[in-house]
Amino acid sequence: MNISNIPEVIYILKEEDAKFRTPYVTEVSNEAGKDPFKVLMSCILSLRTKDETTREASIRLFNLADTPEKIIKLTIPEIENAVYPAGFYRTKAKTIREISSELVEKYGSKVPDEIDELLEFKGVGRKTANLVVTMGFGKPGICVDTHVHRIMNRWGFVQTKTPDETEIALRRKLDKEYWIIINDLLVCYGQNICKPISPHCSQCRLAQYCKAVGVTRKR
DNA sequence: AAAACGGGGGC
DNA sequence: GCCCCAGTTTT
Repeated sequence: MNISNIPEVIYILKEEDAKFRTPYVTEVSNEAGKDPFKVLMSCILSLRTKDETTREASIRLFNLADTPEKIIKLTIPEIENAVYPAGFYRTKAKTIREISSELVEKYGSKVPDEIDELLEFKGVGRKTANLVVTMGFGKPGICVDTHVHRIMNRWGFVQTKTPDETEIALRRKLDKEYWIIINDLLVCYGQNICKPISPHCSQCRLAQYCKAVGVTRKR
């Protein structure tokens, strides 16, 4: 077994992962019948924000309005109040409103299903665009957040400086069938085991193959 | 008390 | 490349 044997890694992590809850945006896409708009809004709310807080803010927002048409009828303060728990509430409320009105005006209230189109919205970067495409439309995409970026580099599976570089590298090195699942697994694994600081290497079943054990920063 | 958090925009 | 967003959780 080698860390570059992704199918084997996935198998190991899946057992590890069973005790963790499904990442929230994934869950939204499931329970919402993969409503791309809800996925997109949840992505915005999840920026730099932990799972549990994203959940609360999303519920509050969708309770008020769950389509772009309904959202543009709200005032900015109403949106801010709804998404307040997620933090960065002013930026996020503004982004949510701008994207919603652009969707209504230029896209017939339909969320685009292409990464390049999604990237044109202000507030949508590669991580969000990939997540909407995969979770909202079931199309292939690799969502590289800081967890995926960090973990892939600790393993030595890639050597990259930014999440965007990591995405490019993974597109080249990883078969499409693993694109979605790797993100899903690594988020849980990254939040609970392979944490940014003081990771729980002693609990990690991949430790014997990892290049960062004992090297990783502790405080 | 300080750093970090499922990024992304502006400069 | 660097700084900002902002309230809550971790260290």
